[in-house]
Amino acid sequence: MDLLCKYAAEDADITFQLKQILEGELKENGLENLFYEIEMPLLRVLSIMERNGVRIDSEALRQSSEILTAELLVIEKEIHDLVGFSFNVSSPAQVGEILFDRLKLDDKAKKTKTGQYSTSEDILEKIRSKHPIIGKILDFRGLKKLLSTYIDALPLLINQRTGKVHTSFNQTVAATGRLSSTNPNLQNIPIRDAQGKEIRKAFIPDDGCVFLSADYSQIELRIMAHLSGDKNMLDAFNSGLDIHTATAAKIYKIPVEEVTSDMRRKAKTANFGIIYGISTFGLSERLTIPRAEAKELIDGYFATYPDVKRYMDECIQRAKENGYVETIFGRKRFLSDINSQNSVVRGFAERNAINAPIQGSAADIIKIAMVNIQKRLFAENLQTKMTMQVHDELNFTVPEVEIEQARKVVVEEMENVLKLKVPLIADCGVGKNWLEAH
DNA sequence: AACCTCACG
DNA sequence: ACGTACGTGAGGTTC
Repeated sequence: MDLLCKYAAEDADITFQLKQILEGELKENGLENLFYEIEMPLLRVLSIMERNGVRIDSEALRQSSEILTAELLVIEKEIHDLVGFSFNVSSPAQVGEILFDRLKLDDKAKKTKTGQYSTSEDILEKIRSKHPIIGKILDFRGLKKLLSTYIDALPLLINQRTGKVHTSFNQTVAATGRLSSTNPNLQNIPIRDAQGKEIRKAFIPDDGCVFLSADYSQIELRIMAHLSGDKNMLDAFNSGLDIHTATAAKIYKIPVEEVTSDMRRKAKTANFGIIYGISTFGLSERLTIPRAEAKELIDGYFATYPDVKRYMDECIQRAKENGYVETIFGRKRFLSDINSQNSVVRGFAERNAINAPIQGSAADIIKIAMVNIQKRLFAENLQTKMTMQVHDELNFTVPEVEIEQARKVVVEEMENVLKLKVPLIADCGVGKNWLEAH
C-alpha cells in the first residue's frame, strides 16, 4: 500500500472496510471475546508501527553490495572452471544435472515431487566432501540470497520522504495467529552467519536515539511447560537453569555440570522438535544421527517429561473431538484433516494440533504486550517509537534521554501480560544498530 | 504461476 | 508401504 494511503487510513481512524475484513476473519477463529481487547487495538498499533518505519544505512548496504557482487563473480567463474563450461548456477535443474548425471556424486540422489533432483542445502551438505564444487555452489547461493533479497532490495524500498522503509504487517494470514510482514518482510532479516550480521548492522535508530530490542526468552517452551503442567519442565524453568542444559542433564541422568556441548545441542534440537510434533526420522535427520539413537533420545525425553507426552496426546484427542484446538486466550485453529484416512495428511493435522496452541498462545501474548506498551508510551508521553515485531521480539527507536524509562515500560509490559506457571522473561538490549541491541 | 530454495522465529 | 518438524515471504528459474 502506498504510504500516503496508509496515512489516509490512519487519519480516517481505521477505515470501515478494513475493520469489516478483520472482524469477519477473526470472529471465525474464536476471537469473539478478544476481538475488541486484542485485534482491534492492535490494528491501530500496527498502523502506527508501519508509519514509524525503520531507518536503514543504505550507504553501508551499497558498499557491501559492491564487495559481495565482485566476490560472487569470482565464485561463479571458479564453478564454471571446475566443470569446464558455463551454466546458470542459480538454476536448481542445471545444478542437479551437473552434480548427479555428469559428476555422479550420488547414485541414489533424492528427487523432488516433480522428478527433479533435489539440490537443497541439507542434501548438498551431505555430499560436500565428494567434490570441491559443492562448497562453492553453497557459497554462491548464500551470497546471491543476501544480495538479491536484502542488500540490493532494501534500499529500493526506502521512502523518499521519510527516508525509512515501511513494512506492511498482516494480521489475518497466519493460521496460528502470528503476524506476517511484507514489502519488505522485516521478520526474516539475516542474523545467523557473519555476512548476515552485517545486514543487521544497517538497521539503525533515528538521530539522537538508540536501537532497543527486547525478546521473550524461550516463550514457546515456557508455554509448553505451562500447558502440560509437567513438573520436571516447570522445575527446569523455575530453577533458572538454561533449559537445554537442564533437559540434557535429565535425559542423560547426569549432573548439570557434566553436560557436554554435544548433549546440550541434542537436547536443544529435541526441545524444539517436541513443539513441532517431531518424529524419530525427523530428529535423526536434523541431528544426522542413526534412527535408533534418535528413538532413544525421544524415549528419554518423554521419560523425563511424561506430562508433555500426555499433553501432546490430549491435543490430538481434543482436535478429533472438537474439530479444532485453541490457545490460552481462545483463538481457534480448525483442523479438518484430523480424522483423515490418509496417514500422511492426518499426521500433518496432528502436528498442527500440538503446535498451534503453543505458537498461537505466544502470538496472543506478544500482541497484548504490544497494545499495552503503545498505551503506556502515549500515557507517559514518551517519544519512543515501536518499529518492528519479529514473533517473540519487539524493536524500538528510543531517544537517548528516555532509555531507562523505555526499557522499564517494554520489559514490564512484556513480562506481565499474564501469569503462567513459569516466569515470563523478556531480555532487553540497546545499541547503535539492531545487531548491537540484540 | 508453479516450483525450488532459503531467510527468519 | 509411505513419508517424515511448526509458521511465514521473496527471489530466481522455468513453463
